[in-house]
Amino acid sequence: MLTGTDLLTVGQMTARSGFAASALRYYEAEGLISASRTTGGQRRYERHILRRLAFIRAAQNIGLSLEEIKEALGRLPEGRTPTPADWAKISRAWRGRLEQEIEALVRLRDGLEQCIGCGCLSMKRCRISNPDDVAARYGSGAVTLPELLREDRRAHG
Amino acid sequence: MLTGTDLLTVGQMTARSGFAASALRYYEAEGLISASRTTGGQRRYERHILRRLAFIRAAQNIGLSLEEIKEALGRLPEGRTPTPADWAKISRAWRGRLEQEIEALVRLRDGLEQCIGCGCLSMKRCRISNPDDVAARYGSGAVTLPELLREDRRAHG
DNA sequence: CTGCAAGTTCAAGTGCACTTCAGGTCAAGC
DNA sequence: GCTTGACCTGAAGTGCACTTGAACTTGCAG
Repeated sequence: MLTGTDLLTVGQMTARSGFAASALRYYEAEGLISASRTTGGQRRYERHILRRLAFIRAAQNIGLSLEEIKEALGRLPEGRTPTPADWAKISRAWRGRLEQEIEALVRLRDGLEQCIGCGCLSMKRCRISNPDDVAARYGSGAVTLPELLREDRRAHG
Repeated sequence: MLTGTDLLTVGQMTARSGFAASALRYYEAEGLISASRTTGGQRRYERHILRRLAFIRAAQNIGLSLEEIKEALGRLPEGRTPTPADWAKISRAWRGRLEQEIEALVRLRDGLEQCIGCGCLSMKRCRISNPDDVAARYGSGAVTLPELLREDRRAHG
């Protein structure tokens, strides 16, 4: 174990962040995090990368894609270590997003009550199965909830 | 257009269900729906398959995987056309599911309020980025919301 | 100085839910 | 009978977010 320095090894990062080493490499390749290298080529992470990873995980839990997360991270100030206020600023937008997601689900639930009552599940009338209502409003074809929760709403494949 | 019979062509099904023909073929291959064939090998669907498709779409909107949907459809009575009551029975379980999803999101939102207040996003303390709280409870590694909403909670790939 | 856990790269694989493509066949209207 | 749009199959491709594997190198403890 590395001790005296403030740079963290991959192993330490996986232990502290819960992300697999392969995920860290992937995020680096995608430009979400960065790392310096030893002379031998091994990665060394600055401590503040942990906060970035916490942000990534939180954003994922809210349903953002890595693309969106990258974009959000890009709005952090360059040159200096982000302050708590910086983090708060870029995550503030999530609130509205979550509200929308919650509302969508509540609508689904209430529609479901109706459908269970009548057993209809009609293509034309049912609020939860109608492609023109919940699904097709957000794209074409089969739109699953996860995509419904994304800003980026293209159809699959 | 086919008219006098009660069997529907693929084209009619895509028009009425909103699913692409390729999706219908896929569902058939996966055993979610069935179709008879003309002597020439073309698919002909019975009208009640539309209801099955409505069910599939509704279940997708709630966040079920095709596997789960297939399992649910398997609980329909064999031999006779399902009644509204049959449909109601198998979709009743969705209510609890939706409630849970809503609750999870509300918890996320309220946690977010706290995090925005303090700007913390700490791996150890933050309620929305802590892997031991929202994410790791449901699996290992990076668990996104979509998976959080699935019953089947294995990690990716 | 050596041993070996921990690190490296790059390519390919995974799972889901489909879509797209190529190359051919069917069926309904004229 | 012919045309033409709808349909067929099987294989391969897509997008995301990673993981896995193979073959190799680093770096710290003893």
